[in-house]
Amino acid sequence: MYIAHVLVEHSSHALDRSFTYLSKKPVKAGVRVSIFFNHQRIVGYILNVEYTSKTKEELEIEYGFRLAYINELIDEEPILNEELLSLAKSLSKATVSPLISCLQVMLPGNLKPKSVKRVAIKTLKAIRVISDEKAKTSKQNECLEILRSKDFFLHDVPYSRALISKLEEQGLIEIYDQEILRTPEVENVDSSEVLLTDSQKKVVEGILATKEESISLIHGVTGSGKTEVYIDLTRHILEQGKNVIMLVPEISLTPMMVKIFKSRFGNQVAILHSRLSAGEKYDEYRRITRKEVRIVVGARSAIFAPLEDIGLIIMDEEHDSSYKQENTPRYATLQVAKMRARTHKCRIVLGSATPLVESYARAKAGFYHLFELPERINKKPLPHVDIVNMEEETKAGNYGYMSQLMKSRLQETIDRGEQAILLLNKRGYASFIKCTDCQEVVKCPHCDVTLTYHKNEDRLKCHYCDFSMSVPRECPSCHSTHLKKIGYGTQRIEEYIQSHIVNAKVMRFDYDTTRNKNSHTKLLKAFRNKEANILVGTQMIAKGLDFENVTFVGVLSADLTLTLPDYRASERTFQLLTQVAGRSGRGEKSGSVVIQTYNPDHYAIALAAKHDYAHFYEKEMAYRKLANYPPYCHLLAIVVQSRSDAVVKRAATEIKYHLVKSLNDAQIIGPSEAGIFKMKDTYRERILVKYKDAKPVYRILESLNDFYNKKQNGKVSMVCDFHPYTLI
DNA sequence: AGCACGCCGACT
DNA sequence: GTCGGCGTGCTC
Ligand SMILES: [Zn+2]
Ligand SMILES: [Zn+2]
Repeated sequence: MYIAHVLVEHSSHALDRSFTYLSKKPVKAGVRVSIFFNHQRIVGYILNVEYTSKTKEELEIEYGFRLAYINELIDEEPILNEELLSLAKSLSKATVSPLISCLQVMLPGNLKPKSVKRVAIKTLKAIRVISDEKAKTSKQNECLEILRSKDFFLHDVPYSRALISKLEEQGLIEIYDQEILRTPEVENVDSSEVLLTDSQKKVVEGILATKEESISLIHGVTGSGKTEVYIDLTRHILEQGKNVIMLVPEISLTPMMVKIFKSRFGNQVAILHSRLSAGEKYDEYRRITRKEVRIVVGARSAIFAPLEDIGLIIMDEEHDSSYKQENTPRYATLQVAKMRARTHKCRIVLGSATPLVESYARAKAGFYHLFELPERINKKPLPHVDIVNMEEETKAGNYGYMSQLMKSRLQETIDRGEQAILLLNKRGYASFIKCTDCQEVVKCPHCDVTLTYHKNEDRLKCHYCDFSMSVPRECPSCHSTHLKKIGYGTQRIEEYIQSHIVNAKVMRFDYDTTRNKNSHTKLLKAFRNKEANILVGTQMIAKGLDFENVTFVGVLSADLTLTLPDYRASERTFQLLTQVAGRSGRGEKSGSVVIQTYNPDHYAIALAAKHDYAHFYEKEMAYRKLANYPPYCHLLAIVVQSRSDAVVKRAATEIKYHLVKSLNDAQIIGPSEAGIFKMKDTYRERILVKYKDAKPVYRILESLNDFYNKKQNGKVSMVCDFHPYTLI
């Protein structure tokens, strides 16, 4: 008899321990099993196994509870290797999240220990010769010879199905299902080898000269050729017989880097990115476990790729928010990268035009090696940026979306036959329903948010839960029938442009126009083919677009990200403006940028316009020091949740009390209501812990987690978010 | 997480 | 007298 200690699939702290199951046949640790758990058939993961000579009844008396048998084995082999299992355990501790949730994020959909519909593993009938004997007829022997020469799929053997059947009957061949790995199609891009500039060479040599396990930061302006540096580094590491993980931000388009690496390194590359279907992801994952690839390119979760002998981990655009996972387990990718780098004794390279000030500070302090690429490869200057003070614009009587300068620049661009990109910020452009009598907006009954109007479905929807309703006839609070639609999404801007710019052909790039899977690509292709001359979009267009005919970028309002109640507000504004400005003048023609703002003197805006990271860094560091934010401390956000607002307030106060009592040199802020207090019918209070020493923080969290997440039986719960990227 | 069980109010 | 809504406990 075998005793298996099994983790159940539910990601809950109360169930974050193993349950004992029995098996008469030997079972392996590390495989998934189907089990009955509290009247439900669910999936479990075997943590470890022991042999016993005792019977079920004896064990039940010993343990004091009834035991159940494992229902069925799902896998033949462990789904994770030793390194990744121990990584999952460390991650679970570091993020204070259930171990099973860590196993689940690390694996592709098909291999997750979770009961969901699995995508089909694609197979084809293949033929294998299993005997050296001769067949009966000469025709059969002829066929047999051909089959011996190489592997065939049933459908491309140049003989009839009947003849194959005869061979099978004679026991000479066998027909079996062979797993076919789908390889995602990636557009080929020019990746011909380029000679590195002297400064690029210096960076590559410099990084290769650093000692193993060290971290390097490449600060390179847009167009400084970081990509070539990554490629050259990768080449060197491959030559040393080691493998490479290349991480890129998660964006709705296939990132350029994916295309470049795939074109350059071909089938040595596996891609793990959200643009892949579940089937493709699984197949790419299998190619990694089968050691068929040496490079993995992918977004955040690619840091968990089962690659062995890792010699280098690269994080491109290291400042990007997608490197932080915003649900359980809430991990920071760099944190995981460091764990893997330690086991593989490999280097980490971070790259960005606008590094996080924390990263830059660490580099300046000597914790990371700092490499600067201050010049563009083509020696062309960065686009010229003008800032327009919208306050003066309003004083002059212009209340429209666009300043005079914006309009004239846009018109000039179009008159020259070139293209422009206009960036709208997300908030403020959604439409909603408002009562003109009592001024109330229609809100979600489950969340503290305004419902947004979706034109194509003619319904109001909540962005935070799945609530939706048809447009009401009367106001929910005063029953007046005078309801008005406010805002028109990006459509209103489109109309404005049409009426102010001659020959404007506008294309909108937003949630409405890019909802189905390939519509982005189609839309962008159309824009590249000059079917439109103005591309209007939300922040989605700031990332990764590369059109050589775009010579003008307009930012309608730089203030929306700036005024967010978040310690990164300035930094994100600086990053966004730098990034979107980089879309202008990427080809031969030089570009320009206009930024509209009510805060023209704010350092994030003024310095982004001058492409001056160094001074931005100084200003931002001064603010971080004054307000005590990273890198001057570490952050932990604790969100306390409950269905009852009274319970949540009381629990949050209690938790704060415990934190204050046991953390002497940490600063505890709050509790205060989370940005959206009620969400999905649960009320949320937030406590912010600013600490230097992590040890005592983990110690107190362990007991708080024990009490609030395991014993309190669902009334309240708390979620820990270490190193939060945003506090909203 | 999600099912069973039990308690209580509403409705045949 | 019975149906079902929700709060509570528990899962090998
Ligand atoms: Zn809602
Ligand atoms: Zn009203």
